[in-house]
Parts: sequence; structure tokens; C-alpha cells
Amino acid sequence: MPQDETPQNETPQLKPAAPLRRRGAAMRRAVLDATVRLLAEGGLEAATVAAIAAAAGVHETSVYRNWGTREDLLREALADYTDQALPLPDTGSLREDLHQLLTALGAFLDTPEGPALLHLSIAPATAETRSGRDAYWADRLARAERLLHRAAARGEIRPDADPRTAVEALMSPLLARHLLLGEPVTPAYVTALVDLAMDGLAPRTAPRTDSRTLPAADARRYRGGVSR
Amino acid sequence: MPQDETPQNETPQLKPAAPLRRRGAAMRRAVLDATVRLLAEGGLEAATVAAIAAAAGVHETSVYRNWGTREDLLREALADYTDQALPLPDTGSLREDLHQLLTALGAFLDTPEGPALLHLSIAPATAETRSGRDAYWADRLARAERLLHRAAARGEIRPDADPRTAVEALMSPLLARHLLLGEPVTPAYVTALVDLAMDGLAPRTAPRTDSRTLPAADARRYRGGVSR
DNA sequence: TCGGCAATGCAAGTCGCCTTGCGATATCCC
DNA sequence: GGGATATCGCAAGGCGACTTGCATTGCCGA
Repeated sequence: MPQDETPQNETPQLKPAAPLRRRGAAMRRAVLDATVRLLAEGGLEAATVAAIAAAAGVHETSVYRNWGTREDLLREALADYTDQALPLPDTGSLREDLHQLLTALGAFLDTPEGPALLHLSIAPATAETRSGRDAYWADRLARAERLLHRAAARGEIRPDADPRTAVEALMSPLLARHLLLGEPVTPAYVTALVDLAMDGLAPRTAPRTDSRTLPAADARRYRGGVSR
Repeated sequence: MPQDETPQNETPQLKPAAPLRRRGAAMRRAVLDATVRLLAEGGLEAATVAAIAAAAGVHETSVYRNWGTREDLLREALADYTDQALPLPDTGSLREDLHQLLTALGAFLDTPEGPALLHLSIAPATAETRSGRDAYWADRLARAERLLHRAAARGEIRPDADPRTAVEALMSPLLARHLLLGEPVTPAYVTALVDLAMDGLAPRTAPRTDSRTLPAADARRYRGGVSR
């Protein structure tokens, strides 16, 4: 125990009856807020545990005891922060809805929080953290799926189309573009994606030649292994 | 050529006259090989720089001097290793080609090397490492694009479709599934994806109701800014 | 063949993530 | 108000990534 040494730092006059040692929910909030702030200001690498703890006026140990790992903390902070980041449009037109949704997603990816969230979602996940992560993204996709269901009710999409697949096919490329290619998500790209999803690759008013393309139902046969 | 590796550290008596201070290309090969081996055996976390260096019979410092970063090393090792992992099918049918390509990609994602490559490709990249990473993935996509171009020559796809967008829309979901959702890439999923890309969401032989869906050519117009 | 240069080995050290044991205190509950 | 108990602050330390200065040695060309 520190007998003398008077560990109180340089507070010459003020001895505020200040809250000092925050705990429980109050402490969690302070840490979560500090995390998002540091993240937004300096990106992923600025959000070290030491920096976060200091900014929140909390000791590093408390962070680890409450969240276990830095990644868990960042993940929770971001999930909490971005919970209402992507509102669901409802314009009455699927094409337009999708366009707006993807544009909003693209914009989010351009903020510091976007890539941070993706990086964390993707970091080698342990069994425990994985379930939380999967649930988070599954929820995001489920929300987007509602667009498709509304469109289906309006007869805007073919009845045999799978909404889940469509949602993944639409949102994944935006993430991949940002993460893998480092290319921006332009309005033109969003349009191309939506058009592709809506209209498909195959010629619509088929070229007079009979269907060289396999009938969809038949294409389902699965050719065994791909040679090496 | 590889003289038996002798991983036993306990060689109490032997002081081989050939300490083998490998350098240059020989050293790089040894390190690259050791990296892939450790990666395949113990996953990402087993491939520490210390472990790799030891397995390659090289000093840690050399690794850092040659690659700079652990991630750069892993990235190069994997890129080198997987260079011919995804052969381009050429069956004469786009639907079938895509099916095989995506199936092979899905299979790759189920090996330890697949996720490792993705994780590394996505890790916060510095300006230098980013260009290499982007180029790698751009090359992968360019290869796949060839499928689309062949199909275009055969008249299998509408002339106004963008091959690049299609490739991204097809491959990205597989990556996202693995990384974000933690869900497996099943043959059924591959089929659904390919079907979606080929046929689109919009009803084909339009429901008797007149074309509620915008004509493909006209749909390309871009509705101004998306609100908020 | 031999010297010189560059690449490697080695040691010591920094930094960020994370753990642990212990003392100090806020907060609930009686 | 006065414990009990869960929490928090603190210090020390381990581990892995990464750096740096210096001693060694492989190797290429003169």
C-alpha cells in the first residue's frame, strides 16, 4: 500500500468530490463512447486499449475485465454505434429501394467507422466472438431482405428468386470492393449492380437463336470436382 | 532437393560443418515454404514470425528485413501458393463455367489457407502493402472476367452487361459468406447465385401485367442523389 | 584466389495486447 | 449506518510484432 508519497496528482486547489471511480453501466458507457470517438478521429490504430482507457478515465484492466479483448470492445462499440446507420428505404420501387440502400452502405464504408467495423468483423474469430459477429451480420441481411419481400408482394420479382441470395449478391460486392480492391463505390457501380441483379446477364428478349443457355432448372446438375 | 528438414532442435552432439546460412532466393524459398506449412497445419495463429523463422532455419531478423511485416510475408506466401488454385473452366456454357469456378472458390475457402488469405488481404493495409493487395485481387477478377468475355462472344449474355460487375457480384458473396456470416458455401448456394446472375430478379416472361419493370436499356438512368 | 560488400546472425529493446494477484472502494442490502 | 461483495485501480510481467546496432559470413567479381 502506498503509505506516504501522496499519490494524488497535481490538483493544487480543487479537490472535487468528483465521481472518480465510475463503475458498472456508467463505466461501460464512458469506454464505449471514448472508443467510437478515438476510432472516428484516428482510425483503428489510434484506438489502442491504453488510449481508450485513458480517454474514458478508466484503468486498462477494467477494459479487459469487461470486454476480454480489444476486438470485442471495438466490435461492441461499433455495433452499438451503427445500429441505426442504414435505414431501410421504401419508395415503392425495388430498383430504387436497392439503389438507395446500396448508396447508403457505400457512404458508410467511406467513414472511418465502416472499414473498422468490417475489419473487426473479419478478424480471426474465436468460437465465442464468432456467434455474436455472425448474428450481427445475419441481422443486417435480414433487414435488407425485407425490401425483397415487399417487392415480391408487389410482383416485382420472379417468384422463384431467393431473397437472401439476392441480398448477399448485392451487398457483398460493396464490401469486397472496399476491402479487397480498395476501389470506391461509385453511383455508376451501384447502378450496374442493381441492374445486374434485376435483369440478369442472359439476354432478355432472347436472341432469335433458340436457347443456347441451359434451362435454369436443368443447369442445377452439379459437375463433380473441378480438375485441380 | 529439400534435405529432410530435420526439425529436431535437440542435436546435442552434432555440430554440422554446414550451418547453412542460406541467403537470397534460397532463404526466401525456405521461409515461404515454412510459412505455408505452418499456416496449413496450425492456422493463422500458429504462423508467428518466430515459429516461421525457426522452421525455416533462419533468424527472425532476416524475415523482417526481407518482408518488413509478418502480414506481408503471409500474404506473399499465400499468393505464391494459391497462384494456380483456381483454374479457369471452359465448358462452352457460361452457366456451367461459373458454377465450376465458384465451386472451386468455395472449396478453397474451406481449406485453412483460404480464410488466412482473406484475413490478410483485409487487414489494415498501409499504402505500400495496399497496392500489392489490390493488384492481386484485381488480377483474380480479371481472370474470371475472361469467362464472361468468352460467353459474350458466344452471345450468351446481353451486350450491355458489365463483365466486371458480374464477376464481383458472383465472387464477393462467397467471401462475405465465409467471413461475415460464417456460413458454408453449398452447391445449392452456388447454383442460386449463378441463376440470379444469369436470370436476374425481375420476372422474365413478364407477368401478364404490362411491364411494370423498367425496360433494361432505360433503367440505366441514374436517379439523382439519394436523400440523406 | 581473395578481398569486399551485402546479406545474415545475434542481442537488446520498444510497444501494444493481455493476464494476474492484491489492495482499495463503490454500492447493494440488512 | 455498517458490513459483504462485486468492481475497480495498480503494479508487475509474459508474449508477439518489430527495430536497431554490431559482429559474421556467404558470395561475386576483380
